[in-house]
Amino acid sequence: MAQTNHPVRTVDRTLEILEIIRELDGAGVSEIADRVQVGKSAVHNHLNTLAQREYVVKEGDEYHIGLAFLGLGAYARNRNEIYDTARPAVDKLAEETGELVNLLVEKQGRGIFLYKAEGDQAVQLGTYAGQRVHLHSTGLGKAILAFRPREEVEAILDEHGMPAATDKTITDRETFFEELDEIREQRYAVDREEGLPGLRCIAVPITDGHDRALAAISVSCPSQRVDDERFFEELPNEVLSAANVVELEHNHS
Amino acid sequence: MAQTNHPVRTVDRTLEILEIIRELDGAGVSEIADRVQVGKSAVHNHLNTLAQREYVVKEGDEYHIGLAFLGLGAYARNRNEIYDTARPAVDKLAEETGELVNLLVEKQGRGIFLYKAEGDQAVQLGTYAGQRVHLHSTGLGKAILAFRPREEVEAILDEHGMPAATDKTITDRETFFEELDEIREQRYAVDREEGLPGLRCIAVPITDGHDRALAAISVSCPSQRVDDERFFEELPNEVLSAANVVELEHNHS
DNA sequence: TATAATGGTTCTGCCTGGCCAAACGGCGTT
DNA sequence: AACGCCGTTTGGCCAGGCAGAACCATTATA
Repeated sequence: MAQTNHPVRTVDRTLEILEIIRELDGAGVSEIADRVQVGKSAVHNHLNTLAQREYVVKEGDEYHIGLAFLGLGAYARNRNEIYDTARPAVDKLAEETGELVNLLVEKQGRGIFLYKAEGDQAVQLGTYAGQRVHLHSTGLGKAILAFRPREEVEAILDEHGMPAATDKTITDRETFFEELDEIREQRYAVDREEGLPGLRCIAVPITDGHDRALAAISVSCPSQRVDDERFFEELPNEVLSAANVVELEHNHS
Repeated sequence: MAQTNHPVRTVDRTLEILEIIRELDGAGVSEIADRVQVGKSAVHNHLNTLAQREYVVKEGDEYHIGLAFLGLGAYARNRNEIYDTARPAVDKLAEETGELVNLLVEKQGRGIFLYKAEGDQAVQLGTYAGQRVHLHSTGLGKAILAFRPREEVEAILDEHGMPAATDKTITDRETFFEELDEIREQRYAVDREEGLPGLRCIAVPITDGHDRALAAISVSCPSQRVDDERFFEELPNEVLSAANVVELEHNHS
């Protein structure tokens, strides 16, 4: 997307305010005004306008994100048909493995978590639905990129770069493409603490009828608790078969 | 909430635009401009500003709600601690009954659906997470209001009125309070096609330690398919015990 | 093909309305 | 009782949002 020529600054400000409120987990007028670099009265007016429609709510002396966004958010998620078909499979996989299972889609060259399910031993990460991540530094992202044409992948890397998330993140382009080749061959990706230290995961793409990835699902587990045999021998098959179910269902209906 | 004195019109316009896009399930600039009563260029600027941050996305020649809202929406939902504790119970209830199960909270005198789960025979309604409804015309709302002080209920009815949703909706205030008395006694509410024609439901409040309702869960089923015995004799107990589990867990942690 | 119609994008200048600063009022603290 | 901190209100200035028209791109019609 090229630069906007005439951005509506007021809208930008509103969005910034909302993001700040979420970051701070609730905030007061002055606090927000400081960060946004606009006067208190302006912030106050924004908040009141949003509050009118319950996009924010005032609780005591601080403002919070309102449930009105749930309508838009849930709607946006449901527009990805993959969500509906994948959800049961993700839940099931979480229950069976006992671990953390995630569903990710690619939008504008970045990954967005659509859904997660936690098994009873699942690690508690800070991941949340709607979170955006780089594709190259997660198993999920690699699984998706492996099933995209090379030029598309190049374009994405050009745009977003390959910043290191941990010291194991692949930051060299050639190495990365070799990795993708391997993923394509075995049809699943392994994330060896490339996204978060101490966390490994197995990710499998969900493709359309033409071997193009639409999304990916993964199982994440702490390197310590899960030994290599379970991780490298058993998990891949479980994730693969879950993804397979989703693919079949998705490409039929 | 009193009227805002200095609403930020630009923000209002943005919100209107977003709501229109959702309503129309995707829309073009001209289409939106018509409805919002502003020029095409203004709408265009708004959309571009939103697109910059992926709050909207352009797909072909129409704009759609973007996944950036999922972050805010999911966050807003998770701020209600009841969501986390109730979700498993709602899922389980849906599976056991095979019907549609909903979770509703009260905000500013109206009901907001937080979550739904569908059993394998569940009716397909247009309800979605984030949807706002009147409290007096749904079983869920009645269940909540029954466990609120009378003056609070009066205030809510004053503010929002008692519009009829179907010909069975209770629109008389005295009758309504009698209904609430009965609900309080049996601890569950029955919705006899008061919210939607042909749809009945059993709703049970989730209360805090002081008998004040925080939320409610319900099972909805078509009047035809489910006979009176199952509906009046069996369902209430199933919903009651599910709600009970949630209450216990919620009031402990 | 030509031509028209439709819808998205760009541009310009007017004037609204969003913002700042300052003042006010409510609360809690010293 | 005076101070300090915050949210809210007010007034006035001028940035910036909007309308309108011109400009493209694409599809429909003949």
